[in-house]
Amino acid sequence: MDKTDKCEKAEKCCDKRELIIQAALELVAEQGFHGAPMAMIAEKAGVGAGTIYRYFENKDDLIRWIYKNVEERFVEVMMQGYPENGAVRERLLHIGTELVRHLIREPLQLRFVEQFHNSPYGVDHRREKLFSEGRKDVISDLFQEALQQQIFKPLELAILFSLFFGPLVDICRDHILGFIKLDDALIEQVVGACWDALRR
Amino acid sequence: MDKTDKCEKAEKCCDKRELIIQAALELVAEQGFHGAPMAMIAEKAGVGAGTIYRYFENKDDLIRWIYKNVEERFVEVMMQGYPENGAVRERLLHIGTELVRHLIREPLQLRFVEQFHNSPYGVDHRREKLFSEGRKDVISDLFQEALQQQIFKPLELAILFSLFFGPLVDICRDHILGFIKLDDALIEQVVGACWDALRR
Amino acid sequence: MDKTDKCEKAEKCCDKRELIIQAALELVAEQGFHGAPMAMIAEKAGVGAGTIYRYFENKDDLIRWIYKNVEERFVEVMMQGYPENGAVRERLLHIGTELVRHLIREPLQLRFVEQFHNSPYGVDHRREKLFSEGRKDVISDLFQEALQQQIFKPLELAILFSLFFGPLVDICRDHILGFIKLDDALIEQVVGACWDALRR
Amino acid sequence: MDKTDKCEKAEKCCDKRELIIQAALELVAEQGFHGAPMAMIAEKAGVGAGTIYRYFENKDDLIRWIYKNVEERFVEVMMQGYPENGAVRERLLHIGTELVRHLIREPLQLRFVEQFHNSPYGVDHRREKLFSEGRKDVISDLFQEALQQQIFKPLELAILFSLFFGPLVDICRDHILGFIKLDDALIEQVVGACWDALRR
DNA sequence: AATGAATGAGGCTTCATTCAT
DNA sequence: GATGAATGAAGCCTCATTCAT
Repeated sequence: MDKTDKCEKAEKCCDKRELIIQAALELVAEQGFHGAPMAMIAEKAGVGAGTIYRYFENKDDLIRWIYKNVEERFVEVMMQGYPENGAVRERLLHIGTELVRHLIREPLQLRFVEQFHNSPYGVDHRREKLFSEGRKDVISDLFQEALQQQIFKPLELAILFSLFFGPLVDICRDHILGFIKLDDALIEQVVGACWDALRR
Repeated sequence: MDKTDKCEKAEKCCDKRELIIQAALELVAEQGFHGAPMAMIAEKAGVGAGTIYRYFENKDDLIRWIYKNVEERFVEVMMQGYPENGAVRERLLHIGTELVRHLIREPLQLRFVEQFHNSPYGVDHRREKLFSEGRKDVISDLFQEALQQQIFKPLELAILFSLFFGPLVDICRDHILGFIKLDDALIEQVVGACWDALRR
Repeated sequence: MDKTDKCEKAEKCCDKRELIIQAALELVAEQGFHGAPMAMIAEKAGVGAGTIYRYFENKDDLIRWIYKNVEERFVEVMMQGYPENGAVRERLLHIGTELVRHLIREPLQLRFVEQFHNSPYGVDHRREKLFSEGRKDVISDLFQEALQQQIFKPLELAILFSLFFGPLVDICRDHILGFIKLDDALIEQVVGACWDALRR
Repeated sequence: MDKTDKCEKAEKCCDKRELIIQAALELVAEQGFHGAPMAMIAEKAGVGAGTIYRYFENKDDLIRWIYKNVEERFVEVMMQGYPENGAVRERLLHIGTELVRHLIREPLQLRFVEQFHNSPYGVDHRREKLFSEGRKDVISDLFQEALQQQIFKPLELAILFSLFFGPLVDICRDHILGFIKLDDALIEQVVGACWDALRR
């Protein structure tokens, strides 16, 4: 009864879809796109090669779908426990801290996103997209607010984003690769440093 | 007069090699590795497919050679006019400013390096290498010096590097993609912001 | 009834593999390795180029597999109807006669083996291997026995093999090429002559 | 004055030609045709790649020329000291002995000939050619004579050749490959055994 | 005559995708 | 729906041969 309480008719269908996604995510994250042919994804997922095409139109579709989902997950995470009524600083530190925590908790997602950006798939998607949509709603608003209150240096949003998120992503990668070892205290320090870059 | 006094009749010989390098650099930068098959590189360079193999052992060799040279160029540029006797701040701002200027002057080089890092080629080369070797000699020394003088926050070198260089590379990409428009004044402001992230 | 009871619907599956093997065997036998590119093997077999790689890891694998099988067939043939309890002479004549009969019945197999031996593939496999393994079990034992009984000249096994099998292979080639026309009587004579070379 | 006393105007011309031939012979013998591209032959010969084409129309021409020469050398060797007035047996043993001695003295020549036979070049040339022309003149006559005197078994020439020369070539190969160690006494024994195969 | 840089056809292999079962 | 055998275009690389110097 373990399976059925997830969804009535989902047993096979959803299962397979998820298996495929997970297999693709892992392979791309660990080996890059060049190490993730469809046949290998199918094998790792434990499904037939043709089966993937029941769930995704083609490889592009699969990859973009995963990317979109991972991206959305990033936003979700940053919004979890978001102190809507806190000060600008508190809110921004929350976002930065939660992002870093998530990225080092889910290294495959970070690796996947990085693979995606520099690949045929990411040609048009470019970084700014990473922090777009759902996020811009809240996050952009936050940055705008900080600008209006003259808390931030008077720079374009894109630049402020780079100043804040750029180093955070970098240190996550360094952590994943074992060059540094992040803990809560250190994360707080780094996020604080990024804040220093922004503030007037 | 630099090129001509190397060889009178070298036009052909040196040209071919340079043509190949330039073609590969452009294709990889613009289309990624997937969009740069050897045949296309050869065509763009205006040489026969086999000719490339007179100058480079194989595709890996070609790509790594370009990477190495581009990397070296980065270091050269940052060291040009380096104020050896200036204050820590002055020296670091010089490095940041010159790097940004170079990257937006040579957008293909930046794009190439980014393609390289996230690809089978860059697996071992990892980002921190980007700022290694010749650079670590001088740049790491500079950071160490700033740490000892308690000018910088007490963080590991890798983190300090990310705080300083991460956003700079990001804004160059944004500039190249047309999201922002950097000029000397703006560059100075952003480099200054990165400095703020570092200092205690 | 040997083939059909293996698989009803195997026609396709087994067929493809067999078609590839047969095509490769023929091409290599008739044109040498230089005249047997994978594309041509595929075409002759009536399959796609990539299909070969479902059955064999690469060209080496295909070629070696055919070689191994042909070799095994040689041994099988020589052991068919082997008069275990016959005199040394009777047993040796059986082996020689059956080998010759088989080789001229399957000219492609002989030509293939010869192509194999003088090629990158056969570097390590050397001729003496041709008559090794399953054969050495029985055939080497036979030669040893003949030596002990002082029926043969006191020479090393390798030399005795050459004296006996060398001419047999040669005349098969001559037969295949049409220089001579072997029949049962003639085969018997030649095998007898080879016996004369061995005996004391 | 070392060079000039070979031939007046040959210094460069003949030298180069010989160097090319020697290089090709060695490479083919040691690595097979697949290990002897024209560029490598040129390098080993110490000449330019294009130079080969001044002396030989193309690769085929070069290879066939070498083959023909090596073949001629075989005949020469067998005819050296040939006891024209000796008994049939004496003459044949001379031929066999000298052939073996030569082949193990010049292993490259044997290896080359074997490479040649099983290769695009040797498709039409087949073994019987090996012992043709100049040789058939004398050697065939010898075999014919033995037939007429009813010394030999009443078999076709081609078969008699195989019985006699087949094992001899085989043991030379085995010697070169280190499987056996031939000396004068052993050579004599083996040639004697081959004689036994022929005689009535 | 000699060179060797340049060529491009052709070889081996991979992999996204289809389709008969 | 699910499968996985089959496909063939496309990628990387080699090498016999040519031709400007």
